[in-house]
Amino acid sequence: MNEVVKKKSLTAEDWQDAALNVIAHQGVAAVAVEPLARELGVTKGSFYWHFSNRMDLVKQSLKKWRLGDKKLVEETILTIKNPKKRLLAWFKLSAEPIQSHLIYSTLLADRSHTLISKILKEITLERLSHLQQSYREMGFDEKFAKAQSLLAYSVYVGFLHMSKTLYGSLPDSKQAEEYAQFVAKQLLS
Amino acid sequence: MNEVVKKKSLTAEDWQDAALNVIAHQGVAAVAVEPLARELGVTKGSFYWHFSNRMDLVKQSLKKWRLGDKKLVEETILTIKNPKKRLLAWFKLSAEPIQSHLIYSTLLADRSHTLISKILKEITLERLSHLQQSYREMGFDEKFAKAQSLLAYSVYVGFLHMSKTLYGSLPDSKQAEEYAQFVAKQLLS
DNA sequence: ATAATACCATACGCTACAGTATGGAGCGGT
DNA sequence: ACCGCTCCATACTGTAGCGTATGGTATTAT
Repeated sequence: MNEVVKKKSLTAEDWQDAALNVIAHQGVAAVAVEPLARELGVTKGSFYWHFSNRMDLVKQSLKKWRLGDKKLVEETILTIKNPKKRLLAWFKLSAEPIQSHLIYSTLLADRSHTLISKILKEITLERLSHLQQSYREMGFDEKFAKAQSLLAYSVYVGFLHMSKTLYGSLPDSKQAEEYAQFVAKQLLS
Repeated sequence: MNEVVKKKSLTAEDWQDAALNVIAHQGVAAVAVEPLARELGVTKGSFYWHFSNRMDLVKQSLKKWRLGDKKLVEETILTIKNPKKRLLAWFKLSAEPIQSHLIYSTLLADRSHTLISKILKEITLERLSHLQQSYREMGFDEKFAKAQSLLAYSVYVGFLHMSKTLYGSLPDSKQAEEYAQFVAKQLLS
């Protein structure tokens, strides 16, 4: 139905994609082997061939998510030379309704495993770092760039949660565009 | 040990407090009857005398949390006449390391039950409303006040999550004070 | 003192899921 | 045509938690 080509066998990535979808909408705790198997139309006999256990799936799924997100940012944001334009592009991307953001915001409230805390800390510091770098390139001093990037990133994180809470989903493209413009005006000048 | 006066029997509030503590640190999904009973030094025979089921506990716990938070804001924030000072006080309170904030930020990523979504939506809109009101009283027009309050509230929510992620807990009083000052400078002038 | 009520322990059945063990279908290589 | 590998189904065991049923103890009321 959903697939154009009906596959005969599943790959590890199929399981990871299904897991990431669950994480995005219900959190890591909701990633369960048997329900996922049912959803994919197989039994857990398949699962334990591809993965050693439940946490292994979570681990590899998050790895895939992280790589995909990194690639996206590197290609669409970090390639922009002008720091102000780069920040603006980041604000716009931040308000875009993509799964990656949902996963991130869900993980931010998850305290179920130290692995997750570790990954989150790394990612967050990475992102703060490149925001700070952009502010510095704009000519602001170290201290201001640090505080301002923390502020900007807080807006990003906060908005993700607000969107889910107030609308049940991320805003559509038009709303996102408008909000990004306002945020940029307040935090970029 | 922890109690000065060793109580002979538990009250419903004892269960609610224990539940709120779990919600703050591990989320609603982690609220389980038997583990809580063990923690409180009783069996679930006690629990099912005080509550009809697990969700009943969650429901009443969140009700208690909500009332307590409302009372706190009404007494320490809404009593301030000057809108600018009122907003500043709110910023400071927002960065304070209290359990109420932890609970709120945890719930924001919880999609386990429609009850929670409903409560969150109400609370968030309430808070946005009084922020917007303060900005209006400062002289800003309707549209700006709305966008700015959304921005400010996003910072609040985002900062909560960032704190947990980067430090494992909310910042101490000194850091909170500094950050609140910076935020106020950026969002209050 | 006795009866009622509040509070809790114990023991039970039930379900969902984790993980293992094993067998089997289908396919490519030779 | 047979072998071996990939992928999955089936059938277990084990555990954790939900909710119920019922009996027991301690406190309070009368």
